[in-house]
Amino acid sequence: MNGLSARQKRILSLIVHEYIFSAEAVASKHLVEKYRLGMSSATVRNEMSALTDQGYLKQPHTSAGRVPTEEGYRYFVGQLMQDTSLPETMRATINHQFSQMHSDIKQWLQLAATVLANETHAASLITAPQPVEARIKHIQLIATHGRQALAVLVMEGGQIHQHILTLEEPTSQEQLSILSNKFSQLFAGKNLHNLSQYQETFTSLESTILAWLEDELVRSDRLPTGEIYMDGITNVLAEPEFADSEEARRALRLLEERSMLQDLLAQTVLPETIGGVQVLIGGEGNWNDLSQCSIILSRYGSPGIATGTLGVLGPMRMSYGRSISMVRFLSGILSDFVAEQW
Amino acid sequence: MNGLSARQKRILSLIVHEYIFSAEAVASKHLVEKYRLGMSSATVRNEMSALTDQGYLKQPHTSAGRVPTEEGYRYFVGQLMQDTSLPETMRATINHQFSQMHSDIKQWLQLAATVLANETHAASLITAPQPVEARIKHIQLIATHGRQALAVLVMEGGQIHQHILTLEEPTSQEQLSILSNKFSQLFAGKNLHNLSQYQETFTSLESTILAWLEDELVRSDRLPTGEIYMDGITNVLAEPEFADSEEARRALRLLEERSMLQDLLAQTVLPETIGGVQVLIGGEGNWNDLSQCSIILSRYGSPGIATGTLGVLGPMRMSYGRSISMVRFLSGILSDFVAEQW
DNA sequence: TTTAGCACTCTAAGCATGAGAGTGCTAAAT
DNA sequence: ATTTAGCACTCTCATGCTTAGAGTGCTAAA
Repeated sequence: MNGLSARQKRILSLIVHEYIFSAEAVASKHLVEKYRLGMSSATVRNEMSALTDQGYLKQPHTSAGRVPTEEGYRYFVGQLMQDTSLPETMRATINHQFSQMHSDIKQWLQLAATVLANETHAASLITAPQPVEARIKHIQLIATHGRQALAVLVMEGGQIHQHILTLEEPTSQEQLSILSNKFSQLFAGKNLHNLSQYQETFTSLESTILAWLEDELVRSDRLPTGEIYMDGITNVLAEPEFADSEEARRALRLLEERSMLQDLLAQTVLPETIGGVQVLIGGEGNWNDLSQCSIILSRYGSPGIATGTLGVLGPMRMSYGRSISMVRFLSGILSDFVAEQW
Repeated sequence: MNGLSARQKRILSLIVHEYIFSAEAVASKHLVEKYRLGMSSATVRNEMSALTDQGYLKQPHTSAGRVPTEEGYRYFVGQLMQDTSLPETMRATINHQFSQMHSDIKQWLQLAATVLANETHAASLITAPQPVEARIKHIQLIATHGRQALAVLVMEGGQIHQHILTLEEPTSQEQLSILSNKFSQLFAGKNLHNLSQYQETFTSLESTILAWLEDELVRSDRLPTGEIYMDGITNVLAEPEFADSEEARRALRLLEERSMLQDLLAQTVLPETIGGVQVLIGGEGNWNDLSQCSIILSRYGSPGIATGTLGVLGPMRMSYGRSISMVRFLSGILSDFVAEQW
């Protein structure tokens, strides 16, 4: 039952804001006074109670104020937050900084990392743009059992990707072989990023395969193998939720363990649109170490040519509006750079 | 009065070891039992008392064991520590890791950072080798007042270095001008690292200038402008002295603030010998943020061609023997790489 | 010179206490 | 049917007290 009343939305939003601001559980009375809500604290308390029942708020202990849950943050980010764009003066300042730079990708990435970290008060992370070089050499489909088929994708570089597909209906090996040939001829040597442009002319069986193909290609060029630029690690340490350095350690491990980072970037289905920003709140159940953190990610670059990822890592109690616009803005700047210089 | 008796040295050494191992103040009784010293705890207490008077030990509070002071660590590193070399198997393992690598400097540096961090359980830091390109364009000496003269060094790139020299005797501007010309002609276009090879033929006045020149040149190519490779930041967070993340933050700031790092590398007079290892204990009075840390540094590369710096940052309670040999060993590996590949 | 023995000091942990913060609930007010 | 005032209830946090234990420093004997 997701029907939050307008007032509940307002209160949830204020609580998120206030908690992000103060890092302390927010009390009904405090809210009424600070924001001059035209109602009594008891009313607010009732609403808070409802929001707690719905899983958007929680209490650290019985006699404390409320704190947003992960769900609360998600609702806030997804439904309540208005898309704050950066003030023009800030855009100008940042653009100016980049314009005063040599056209050296390393320097741009470093500057971007620094700006991102400073403006979001979080840790920033940028992977250098990776040229997309994966070209398809051959595609082979093998019937295995019932509606299952093994799809093998051989790349020109020799890498192999394979995947079990579940087809809509049982299909014979002959049919699959024909399909294999068709796909191989169609895509051999291609380095495709928007395979879906062919979509319409395909049967649904073909589309299934196509979807997988696309997935693999996107995935393969998402793994960062090159340099990673970071800044603002100490920003994270300054946050009260990381006063215990053990907690901080868990969060920062992401930035040091490449395998973990690869995992994250690989499993995170980033929207293909360059510039699309993705928000991961509280590890999303998959990453225990990140249970206190949020991550905001975006790809940048030119699709099919070279792309990289940039993002920030901060406490869950992070200023989402600002961080998201910042990530989006810098993603744009770096994309422009790649488009021009590549 | 630095005359420590052999027994005092032994005890100091054991205390340092034990404290590094346990991170807890070490008690006289504990020492006697664990190391089967053939004496009573009272005797050890007396010696400890003496060592405390001399400034090598301190007590966190009246009824606690002893902990080494910064002086204590220095004495240990300088006088007591035997130069532990790495076990042959470890050298082999590490060499093997590098040998399996492409001859790509970036990958080597990254690997070196990782190995260094893992083996020392501290944060590692490596600056990419910087080609030494500073060439002298012009040298000008200007008499100012009494025995003072202002020396200005103009580099081909346009950078200017200046310094007030104190000469052994008052010298007229004419003489200085003559000298200026001589030096300018002698060194113009040169990119000198071992100016002292000319030493013998010079007067002492000239030598003074020469010494400064050398200093500037060495200093100028010590500033890291290129990439910096790090690893093991979370190792530092695992140490109990950094359980309070504020303390950790102070330490790690060094790794993020380039200006601070430049400061450190510039002010630290590194021995010219490549491979020489320098140990900074507790910030040495100059860096407050590092008051809980120690740093072990070494330059690597080919003098006059390209050099970089590598080091580890850890708690003062760090395993010096191991860290120093590790730094020295990796310094050697990277130096060999630079010598071969440059 | 070393050591046994003991008094002394300081920390860390446990426990009780009280103030304060904030809620939940009930009954009255709108 | 909401909203609100009022109050009881709960939980935390800070404070102070007490005790056990660790480790030293000192003294006097070996």
